[in-house]
Amino acid sequence: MILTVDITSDVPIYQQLRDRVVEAIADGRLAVGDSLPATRALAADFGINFHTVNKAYDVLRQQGLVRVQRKTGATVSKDQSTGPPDAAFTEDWTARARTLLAEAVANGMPAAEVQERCRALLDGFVDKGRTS
Amino acid sequence: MILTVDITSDVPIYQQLRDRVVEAIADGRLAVGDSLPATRALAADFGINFHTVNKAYDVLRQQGLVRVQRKTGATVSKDQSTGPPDAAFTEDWTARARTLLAEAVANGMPAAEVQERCRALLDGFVDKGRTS
Amino acid sequence: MILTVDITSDVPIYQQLRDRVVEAIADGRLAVGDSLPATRALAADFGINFHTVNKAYDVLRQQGLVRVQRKTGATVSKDQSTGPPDAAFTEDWTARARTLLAEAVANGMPAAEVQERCRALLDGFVDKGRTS
Amino acid sequence: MILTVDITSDVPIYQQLRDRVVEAIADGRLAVGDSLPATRALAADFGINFHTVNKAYDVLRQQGLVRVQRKTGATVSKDQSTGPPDAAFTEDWTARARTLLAEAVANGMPAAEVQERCRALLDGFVDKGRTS
DNA sequence: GTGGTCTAGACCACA
DNA sequence: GTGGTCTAGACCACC
Repeated sequence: MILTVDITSDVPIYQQLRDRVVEAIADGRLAVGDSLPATRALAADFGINFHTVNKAYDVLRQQGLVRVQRKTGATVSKDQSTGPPDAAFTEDWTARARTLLAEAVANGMPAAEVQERCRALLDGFVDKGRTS
Repeated sequence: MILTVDITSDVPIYQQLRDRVVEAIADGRLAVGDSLPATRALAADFGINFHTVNKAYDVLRQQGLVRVQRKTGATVSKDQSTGPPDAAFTEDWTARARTLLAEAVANGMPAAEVQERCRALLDGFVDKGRTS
Repeated sequence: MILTVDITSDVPIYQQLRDRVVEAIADGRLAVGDSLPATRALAADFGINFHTVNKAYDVLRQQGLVRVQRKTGATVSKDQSTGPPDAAFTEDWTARARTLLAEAVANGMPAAEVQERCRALLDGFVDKGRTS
Repeated sequence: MILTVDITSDVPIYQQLRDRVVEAIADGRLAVGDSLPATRALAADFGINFHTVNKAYDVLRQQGLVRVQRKTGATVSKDQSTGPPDAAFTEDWTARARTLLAEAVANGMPAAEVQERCRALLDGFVDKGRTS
């Protein structure tokens, strides 16, 4: 499990960590039951405060993607095979997707190219870590 | 031009306004040269401060989507027909799209459904405000 | 005398008009005693309010570059051959030049190139409309 | 880092602050990575509102000269050694330089003196903060 | 009548 | 302790 954060980015560090874990789950690098790095170790690697890592893990826990236990640390509790998302998530996600896709179109990216890029990104997810 | 904002949302109000305008540009409700509501008038409609609207318009100006002049107010200065976006935008957008699509997959939405939802959203953009 | 204004610029129109006249004086297209276009005619040409032209001429008058009379309209009252500027002007101008030159240097333009560009611009002024 | 602002000037305070920072970068008093004063602290020093300082820093951020982060505050992100400016900047800068130089010439400053003053100002920039 | 600038003060987010 | 967001209200600049 290799994660990267850009300390100079405008995106909050805890958000970057959360995003990288979500991507790792999506492309199969992290499967259900897998352990995430220990908070203090990960914080030391990046030279950041371990509270920041804690916050990232807590966000993932609130979103139901990881389980945090005192002894085992953080483990992935859900992945794409667990079942379809609930209606609330789908609604919220669709609203954010609408904005993101609109941003591409409004900036002049042809709708066909937008769709193709989405397809390519999704291929990257389903291809990794799977046999089927 | 009808915009909506959710005062109770965690998303900053100025960001919501910016998002709504981007979507309106993408689906053709706002075309190049169209005027946005006056900052103070829009603020009064929503019961928010005019500085908040100001910031939303300023963000859109920085992103090259609207032009702000003292006399004219804010007008749309760019749309999907202006030409392809530059490399920096495309790179940044793709990174954000990767995270958003990963979030859907990680929460159990099948890749095919994700792609279908993207297609449906894009259809909504290209269909509106066109004669064809 | 041909002036141009960019109605879409962030620079106020009256300021643009003032700048164009100053440049015309510097490069010799306008000499002492020459008439500036009538305010209403110029306003009609550009499709702008004649008060805006008036303001531009008034700024030039305050700066001692033109004289405005009811009958003759606006005429150039001073040019580069009238004598050296006073200390107040020189001090103010130098402060503004410091900022402008610093902006180029801070953005990575080599000092030698900045100086060369200044020389080229000055050549453009002293070459036109002179025999010497 | 010493900055000065003139409350009585017609130039907006945030613009003055931005200009002083640009000059400090140009003459080497501020190097890449250096921190700018905290917005609220600087505001208190000058007896102005912190929003005004905020705006100055935001303008510098938009121009790519400083980076603003929650924890670190504002730091210089670019200086004259970063590489040449892009074409858009050069074009815009040259237009403003034309006006400024024309103003000196139109007010009777000999072109040779204008050039000499530019050279002297540029010397001030390249001399400071260097070991050579 | 439009946006621009500045002030004052509150509460929140990030690290 | 840093900046970010939002509110409220004043006065100014441009057209």
